[in-house]
This record gives sequence, C-alpha cells and structure tokens, in this order.
Amino acid sequence: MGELTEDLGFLLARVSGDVVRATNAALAEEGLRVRQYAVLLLACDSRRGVSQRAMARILGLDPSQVVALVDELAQAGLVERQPAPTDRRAKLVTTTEAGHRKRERAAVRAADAVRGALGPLSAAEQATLRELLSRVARVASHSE
Amino acid sequence: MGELTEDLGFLLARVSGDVVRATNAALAEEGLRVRQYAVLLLACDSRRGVSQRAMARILGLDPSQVVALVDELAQAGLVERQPAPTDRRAKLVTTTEAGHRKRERAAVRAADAVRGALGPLSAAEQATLRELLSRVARVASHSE
DNA sequence: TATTGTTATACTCTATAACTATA
DNA sequence: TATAGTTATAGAGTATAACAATA
Repeated sequence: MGELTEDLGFLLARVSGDVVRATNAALAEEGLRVRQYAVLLLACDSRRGVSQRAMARILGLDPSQVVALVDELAQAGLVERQPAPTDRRAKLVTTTEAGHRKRERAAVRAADAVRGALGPLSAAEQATLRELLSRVARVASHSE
Repeated sequence: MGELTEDLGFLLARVSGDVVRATNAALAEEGLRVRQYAVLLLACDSRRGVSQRAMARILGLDPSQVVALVDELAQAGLVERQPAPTDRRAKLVTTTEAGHRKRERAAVRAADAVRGALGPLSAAEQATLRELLSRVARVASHSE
C-alpha cells in the first residue's frame, strides 16, 4: 500500500465508481441509470415540480445535461414538463403515476446496491459517511 | 432538501465529481489528468516497477484503460515500460527522473485542490473520511 | 443585461470483445 | 487452459459555446 491508496481524492473516486457501477447494474432491471434515477427522485419529492435549472444545481451538472435526462424520462412516460406559472421561461418537471411507481421499485434496488457495495462499513459508519459528505455537498449546491 | 440529498450513493458521486473536477483543473497546469497522475504515483512508489495488471486492480479500471494511460505518460517521457525478469508476458512500469520531478510538483497541486474542495470538513473529519473509504477500497482491490 | 431551456460539438471515461504471446 | 498486454469500438459522461425566448 503506497501513498495513492491513502489519497482522499483517489479514495472518493474509487469508491464512488464502484458504488455507481453497482447501482447502475441494479437499476438496469428497471431500465434506469443512476443519473435518470436522481432526476426522477427530485421530481417525485417536489410538490409542484422542479425547474431544470434547480436540478442542475443540486445534481452538480450542466443544465444542458439535465435536458437530455428529462427527455429520456419523459419519453419513457415517467415525468412531464409543465409551464411554470410565474416564469414563462421555466418548465417545471413533475412525475406521472408510472413515474411514482417506478421510483418505488427503483429505490429498493438502489438502496440494496449501495448497502452491498459499502459492506465493509457498519450501519453507524455509513451514517457517519453520509453526514460528512452531505455537509460538503450542501455547500457545493449553494455556491454554484 | 429531499431524499436524494440524503442518499449515500448520490452524495459519494456528487462530492467525488466535484473533487475530481477541482483536481483536474489543478493538474492541468502540469499537463496531467487525475487518471494519469494516479498511474504516475503507483509507478513512483514501487521499487522495481508495477505490472499494468496490478495497476488496473488497484485503480479499479479495466486493463485496457491502463494501457492508454501508460502510453500517454510514456510519450511525455514520465514513465517507461520494462520487461519483467520473471514473466515475459508482463511489463513493469517504472518512473523516469522527469517523472519523479513531475510527481513532486503535481502532488502539491493535487493535495491543495482536494483540501480546498473538502473545505467544509475539518482536518480530523477528513481523516475520518479517509479511514472509512480506505476500508471499502481495500476490500474492493482484493476481490477484483 | 441576465436567465431558462435548448442544440451542437468535442473530448474523456466506461464497458466489451477479441487477439497475441506467453505461462 | 489461464493470464498479461494490446487493439478496437460503442456507449455514457463531461465541458463549452452558442442561440431563442423571456425576465
């Protein structure tokens, strides 16, 4: 074990890659990839829909990438674009009935995959990890 | 804040993405990307050189991806492929003088970038993060 | 002038399959 | 028969720039 394996940047990328791989494999049975699943979740958990710009900020993606993801989900009948009442430039993404059902099934598979990939850590340690990362992510979502 | 922002898989991918982005930007001044930097580090920290297969296992990459990375570093004069004495199939990757100097400069920039990207966490919290992730990564490196 | 959504383009990363030479 | 390195290819992810409609 050399210095690389103690590098925090490397470790994040390494573990994240494994977790994304495992999650993608699990979600494939529902016809979804992690990115699409994340967009679906954001739409599901919002009352009146989310603008694509807001999604991009939360996801850490370029707005143009969100367009493609919403396109795919819309084509699959899982989400819909609706005109925003207050701002005619914006479109709010909302979830269809099928989208909500899909999300339920996908959430179970995704959670299992993540838990499996992080097997070496106890539930308490996974909670610690979640707390630390969410602090970093929260700052990033605000400043972008 | 909905359920997505509490999802451990999402948080890992989100933070990892930001850190890789920041590190790539910092390493660009040395003409390197994180992947190349990781390979350079592995070669630097080995006495007699590392096989590409071993690198692939540690990095969590397909062996064919390592070929391309070593090609790029070799073309830049930073590493060299040498025949393995014990196994004529294998080639050991070693570092040149220029490679060692490049690594020194790159390491400073990379460390700064990671520390900056994880700014919301104290040094102790970053150490906790490192310890947790290294346990997961260690298991993954063995089983693949 | 700035912002939302969008299209387009190029580049990097990821996933597979196949081939060669050795073991 | 299995392993190390390699080549090739297609698909997913990332990074920019530009544009129309609207604020």
